[in-house]
Amino acid sequence: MPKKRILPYIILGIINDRPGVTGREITTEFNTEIGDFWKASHSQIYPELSRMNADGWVAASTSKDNAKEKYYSLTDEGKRVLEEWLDQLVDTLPIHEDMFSLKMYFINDRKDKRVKELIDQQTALLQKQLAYLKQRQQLVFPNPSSIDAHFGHYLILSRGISRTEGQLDWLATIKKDIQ
Amino acid sequence: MPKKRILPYIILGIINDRPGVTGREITTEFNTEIGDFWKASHSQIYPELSRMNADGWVAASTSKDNAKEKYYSLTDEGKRVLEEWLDQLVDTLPIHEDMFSLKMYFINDRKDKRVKELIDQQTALLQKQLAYLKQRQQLVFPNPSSIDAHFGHYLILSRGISRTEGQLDWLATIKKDIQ
DNA sequence: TGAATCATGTAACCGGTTACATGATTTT
DNA sequence: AAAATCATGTAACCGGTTACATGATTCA
Repeated sequence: MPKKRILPYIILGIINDRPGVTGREITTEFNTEIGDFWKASHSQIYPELSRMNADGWVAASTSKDNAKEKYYSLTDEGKRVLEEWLDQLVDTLPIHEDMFSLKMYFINDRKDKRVKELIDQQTALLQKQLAYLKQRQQLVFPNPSSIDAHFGHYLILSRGISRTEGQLDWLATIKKDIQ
Repeated sequence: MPKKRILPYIILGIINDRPGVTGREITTEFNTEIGDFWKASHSQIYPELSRMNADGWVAASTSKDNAKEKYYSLTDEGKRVLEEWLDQLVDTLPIHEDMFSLKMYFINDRKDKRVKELIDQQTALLQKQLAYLKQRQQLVFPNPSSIDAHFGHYLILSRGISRTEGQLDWLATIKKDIQ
């Protein structure tokens, strides 16, 4: 049994939210909104769109304004497949492929100066990340009605903020312990 | 520039901690200790060990007791390479490839019943994970001296517990909001 | 009109997974 | 002696990345 593919479902979800998107716009979505929890490059997306088109999940149209652009929308079948995917419960937790943990794991001595270095660096990275996420929250969800329009997106963004704050708190507490 | 390989450094770290380990023992390490933040299967590890041996990072020896087993230790060069890797600061945060976020992201309606379903399922998974991590903490670090012997491992384990608790807290608060 | 970037596509490569395979050792 | 599992290895496949490539559109 081959490994379960996720990418096509993400693309279905994006097209569902923004009918008429182009492949390029889908690509940029992976560098902004979805980029926090999934990555995909254009060289992966274009062939995937072709495949989904061939499978009848999406329909492509063109315009006279721009010869190269293709505008994608979901077919009924595509909508069905997306809903079917969303209906399936998530039954496993992800692993955290994370360099900080990995390196820290192999440092045995409490007084190794790299313990402090790793903590400081990680703190700086997370502070930057936190500022970015908060700025995004203000930008994308300036008022209650924008929250209601994309509630799930709002949830996972606030979750990201909460998680980042939690990690910063943890780093702050252990920083006291190691001195 | 090809993507940076991590696996060989993890293997170096494992062998450094437990000189004389076999490939099989390294494999099991990925299912227990390191399994929380990195995965590797034996069919990846054995060729990697051969390569590292050919590169002079590790030395293999055999015993009369068991014809097939190979016991690995670090060469001076291997130790140097490991230290060099540990010295390099971590300058990027990982992304969280996570099905919960992904599906939630595409659910726009606050009242969609899948919001609650996803939250409940995620809560159950995290509770199980938390119990497992706490049990591991008790098992691996029963006393202060065991902490001092593997301080980094202790840190990332307690970080995992803190993160899991944080996520459970977050789930509990938003569960109130959606009703 | 030249430069930048928009927009899509292909090809080579690589890390990792699953499946296949084999013999040694230990347990029943 | 048979069964289980220990221990190592190989091969096929696949998802994803980087690099290569090309033409259209927009901007200066």
